[in-house]
Amino acid sequence: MSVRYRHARPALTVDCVVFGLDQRDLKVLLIERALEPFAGQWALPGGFVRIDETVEQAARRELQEETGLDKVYLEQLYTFGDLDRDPRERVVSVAYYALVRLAANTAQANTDARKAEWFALNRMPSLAFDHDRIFRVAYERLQNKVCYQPIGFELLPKKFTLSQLQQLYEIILGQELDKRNFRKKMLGMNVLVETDEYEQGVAHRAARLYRFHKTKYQELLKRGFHFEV
Amino acid sequence: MSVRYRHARPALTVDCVVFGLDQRDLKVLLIERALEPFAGQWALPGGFVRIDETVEQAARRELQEETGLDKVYLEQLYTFGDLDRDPRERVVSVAYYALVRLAANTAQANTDARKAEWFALNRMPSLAFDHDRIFRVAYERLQNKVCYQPIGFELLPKKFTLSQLQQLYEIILGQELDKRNFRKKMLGMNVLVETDEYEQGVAHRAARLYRFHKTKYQELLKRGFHFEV
DNA sequence: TCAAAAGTGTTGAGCGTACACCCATGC
DNA sequence: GCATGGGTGTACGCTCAACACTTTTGA
Repeated sequence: MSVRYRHARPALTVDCVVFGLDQRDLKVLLIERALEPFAGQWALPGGFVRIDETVEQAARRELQEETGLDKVYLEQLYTFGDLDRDPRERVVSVAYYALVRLAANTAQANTDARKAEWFALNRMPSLAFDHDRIFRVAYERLQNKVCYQPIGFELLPKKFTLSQLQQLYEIILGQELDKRNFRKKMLGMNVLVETDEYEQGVAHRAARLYRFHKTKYQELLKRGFHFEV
Repeated sequence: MSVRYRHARPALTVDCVVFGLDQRDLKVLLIERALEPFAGQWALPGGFVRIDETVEQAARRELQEETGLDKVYLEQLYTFGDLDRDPRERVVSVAYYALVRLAANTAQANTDARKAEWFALNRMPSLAFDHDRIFRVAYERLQNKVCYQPIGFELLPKKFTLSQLQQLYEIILGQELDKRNFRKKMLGMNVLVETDEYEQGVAHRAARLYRFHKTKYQELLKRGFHFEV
């Protein structure tokens, strides 16, 4: 199968772990494989890196093609380079993880011919190739990173309540947080701005909506500030 | 130049940023390139990933071949996948960084035909390809990681004084630390064990030597402990 | 009027920080 | 005996964690 060019070359692919937040579940987007190997099994979206695109472009293109997702938060995770990852031939894969606003994107997830579906983390099937391992590394990274970088906002609507934000952290970290301390800390960092709007259609007092103030955050960064939950 | 296999494939290489600590300088190991492109310029050690070795094995093999270094601390850094990294053809490179005990390894660094040399960080030449960028990412990672993982010990002899350890942090982080607070914190984490030995041949009171207790650290980890400087 | 979540302050404990002097040794 | 770094303790301020009740709204 493999090709010679002085030495034979490993193939290079990308794989994406796409996280979305759905009410009270953190979910991952999986693709059902049509072809062997692992036909009929679920796998991470991904594919070969072409010679005329950067690795990140490849990840974005595959996401677009396989899931319809576009303009998502995307970050390189790790490169998986073991020998037996793919039974067909030697394949090295650069893994990325993506964070998407689920509500805004759900509709598009099935546009492609291939079947794409969101799975809550505790209801995931076992995955093809070494994708279980890739997923675990991604989830671990998300749990760590969300604590010291303001990436959680990528999973929420642009305007959100403090309770939504708190639930996000509770879901990702898998532990409850104290409401007053959480608000104090978040508001104290001065990276949220309150809007004049309130949530709609709830059967109780409506909560104020906030936005994440990205430019303010970037300014603070330069002055040595660092985000922390 | 490039090969076809349905689509042409990017070539895959590894590059290593090797750090060593020399008295009061943090240094990096560079290779002088013999061939075009960038002949005569300095570059990070590295080379092509073969089809019958993992990516990490490739990094270790290249280190061994080009610098004589063996059994070093090695960790994957990031994968660089831009289009124009190499003027010859499309090359994607998985970068690693390594930490070595300089005193123990210096002698071997020149065994290979190629010229290898240690450079203090503030006396580094500009590097071939995008290696300047790779180096910067590696140094940033080292500065961050040394604060929350006990990897600094990889740069010191097995037995070291607390002052050596403190100097290591001061050099890597580029800031002075308070001696009493540093000792209190280090000893308080219970990952160092004191030996019965003292440093030799100094023209003042000899300092006690300590060792890093790896298994103790790993036990503490399981109980939710986390290292921090 | 009831249910459900929003919103709000204080206190105590532990931790990090700042800081200065005596000790041991080799020359 | 002097120069050099080794080694040690305390006090203060700040941050973090624990904790409960009133308010608003819709049904």
